Amino acid sequence: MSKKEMIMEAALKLFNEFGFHGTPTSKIAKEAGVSNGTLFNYFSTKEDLINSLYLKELSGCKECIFKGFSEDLSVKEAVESLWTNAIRWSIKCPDMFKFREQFAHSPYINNINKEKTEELFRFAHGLIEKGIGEGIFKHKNTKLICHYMEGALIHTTKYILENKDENVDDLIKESFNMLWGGVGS
Amino acid sequence: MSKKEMIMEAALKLFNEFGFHGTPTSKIAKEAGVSNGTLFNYFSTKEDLINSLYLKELSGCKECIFKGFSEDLSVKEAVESLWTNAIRWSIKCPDMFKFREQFAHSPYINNINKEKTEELFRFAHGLIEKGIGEGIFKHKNTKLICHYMEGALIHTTKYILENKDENVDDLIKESFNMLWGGVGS
Amino acid sequence: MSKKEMIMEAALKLFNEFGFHGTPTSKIAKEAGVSNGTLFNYFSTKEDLINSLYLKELSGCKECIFKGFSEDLSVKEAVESLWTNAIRWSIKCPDMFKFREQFAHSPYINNINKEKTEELFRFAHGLIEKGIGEGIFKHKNTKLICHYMEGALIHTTKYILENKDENVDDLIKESFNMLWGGVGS
Amino acid sequence: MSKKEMIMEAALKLFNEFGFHGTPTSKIAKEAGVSNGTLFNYFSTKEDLINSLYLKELSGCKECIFKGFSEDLSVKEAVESLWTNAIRWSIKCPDMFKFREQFAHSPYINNINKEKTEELFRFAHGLIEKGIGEGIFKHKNTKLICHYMEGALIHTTKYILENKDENVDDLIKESFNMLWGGVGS
DNA sequence: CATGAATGAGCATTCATTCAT
DNA sequence: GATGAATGAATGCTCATTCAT
Repeated sequence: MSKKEMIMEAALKLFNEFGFHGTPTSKIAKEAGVSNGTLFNYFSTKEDLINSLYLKELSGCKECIFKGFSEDLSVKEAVESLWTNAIRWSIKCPDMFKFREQFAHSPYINNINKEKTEELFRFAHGLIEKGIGEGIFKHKNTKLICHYMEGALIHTTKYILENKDENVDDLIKESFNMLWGGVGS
Repeated sequence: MSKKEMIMEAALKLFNEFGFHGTPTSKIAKEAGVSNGTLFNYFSTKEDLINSLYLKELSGCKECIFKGFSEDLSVKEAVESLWTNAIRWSIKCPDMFKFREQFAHSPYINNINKEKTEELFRFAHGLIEKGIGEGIFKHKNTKLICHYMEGALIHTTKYILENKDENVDDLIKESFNMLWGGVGS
Repeated sequence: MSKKEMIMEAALKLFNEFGFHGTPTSKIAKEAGVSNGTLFNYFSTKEDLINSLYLKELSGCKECIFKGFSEDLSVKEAVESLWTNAIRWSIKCPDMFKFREQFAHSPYINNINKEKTEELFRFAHGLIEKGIGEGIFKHKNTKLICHYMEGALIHTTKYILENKDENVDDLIKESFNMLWGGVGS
Repeated sequence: MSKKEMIMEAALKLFNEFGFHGTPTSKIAKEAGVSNGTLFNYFSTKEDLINSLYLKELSGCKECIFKGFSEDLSVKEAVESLWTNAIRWSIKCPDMFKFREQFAHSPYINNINKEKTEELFRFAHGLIEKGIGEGIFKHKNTKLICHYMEGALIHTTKYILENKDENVDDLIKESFNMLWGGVGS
């Protein structure tokens, strides 16, 4: 593993454990087994490191979320695919999920990253508008549906992550039914 | 307003604007119009101040949420009351809502406060178990329903806070329908 | 002596001995007998400290240089007064003289300070122009005379500072004669 | 141009623009188009590089200053030659002039270089003593004359460098007259 | 109680220098 | 010789906290 990857891995672990503010760059370097200065050869600032982690997370997440997606899917199938893939990705990369939660509520998130995050949101938005057009949604407020869905998704994911002993497939299925029963028809 | 209240008010404002880490105690004191040392006469540490703010927020929130609640309400009525009151409270105290979001994702939250937060959760938990007992829920995983509901509630609230020009009553009604359509019957 | 003065005194001494770059703020604080943080209570940055020292120097210098000056003096008398006072001041405050030499050749000198320094220069400039108008100067290039005079003054001062055992009054007199013999008539 | 020369050229440029402290060796290497490590193949330390630049400057300067000098010249002619050649050299190599100003006021100047610089000073000293012996100087303090002259020379040069649009020959002539009018007879 | 000057541990970042390739 | 990644000591500055008045 390259030094850069070792630094990012160490940072991810420590940020999740102690928070951004509670993790000095010196500790990250030590955990990664490199010198303090080396960290700054790869990331110009601590903020740069944090944002790089986020971008890495985002690209991995997107790749996973759109897996198996096709224009041929019905809206319901597409939403279910989105819901399922998102949860599966978080189970695969729980550290990244936790990291993102911290990142999203930190001052480090900047406009560039907000914009990149919006892309995912816009995708969901488009799906729902399509569904509304087809008359398969009970409600018409696209944005409200999006936010409702996002919240439900994140907290459902948290629950599943904390209860991995339960049958994950069932939980995903069950939670999607809760969603669809409320918004779809 | 007492000095203590002035400090808490200033802290709430600044924490929401600049974050916990971005707000030195010196700035809080200045904003509150008291000396640097005075802050520490009322709060032993910065962490103590943050936790005190949270406890204040929690008690106000609980008071609001349980308003009009009675054992005589049906489960559906009780859940709707919970949902509606929670959103109404956030609209009344948006600073507190924002503060709690930051707090919940920070390292400041400690076990004592987690426990106190759980009380609210346990109340919802009890309600849902009662509903499951009555057979009015489609699903049986109480905790999953709780988490799903919590996420949906928080993000719905965020949406409403950012779109106050829309009809709040309608949004609350609509979002509750989404919830109930998915979980209830 | 106030803490602020103690810091400035220590800084002056160390800057002269080790240079700006060779003098960490921590050493200044230690030499002044205060904590590292205290230095930054009085000076927002190291640069601020350096500039404050310069401004202090400048005001002391000006006060000294204009002592005994009057509009009634002839140009020759005025220039001699300037020359003599400037050297006398440097003898009284040799640390400040040395400090200014370093400061003037450092990147710390900024436009504000350059402007303030110019005031002295403008005064000399005005004197010389007056003299040229009276026809008592051999040469007519005011600015050239100013620069020539400034250089001669500074280096003469350096020599006198390094040879305090010689008769200072004589050296001042002699050097002024060199100047006047060359430029005046 | 050899790598060593490229490094020295880059260093000269950057030192003049950003100062010694404001110019990391990495930037010098980049500007010179060589790798970071290569710089240290030619100069053991940054200080070594700075001193090497100075020595190069000094040898070029000396060569220029003694051009046309002969034992047959009268003292006045010799001093004028010195004065004129020194200014002409600075006009030809303004970067070197600027560099030397910074160098002379920095902690990098060491005893070896001070000694080498003294050679020039001793030459002037000898000339003036000869003149005093011949009775052609108004004053007898050789060292005072030397310092006075040095300061006048440097600052006159600065003026000329900043005002190249004026007639350089005239400025040199005029400034020498100021000098000689004051010290000679 | 109120003050605010003083403290000093702590941290992000820089940069001259080394050395394995 | 040339390279440039790696090093880690060094430093300016911050800020929660203390305490004498």
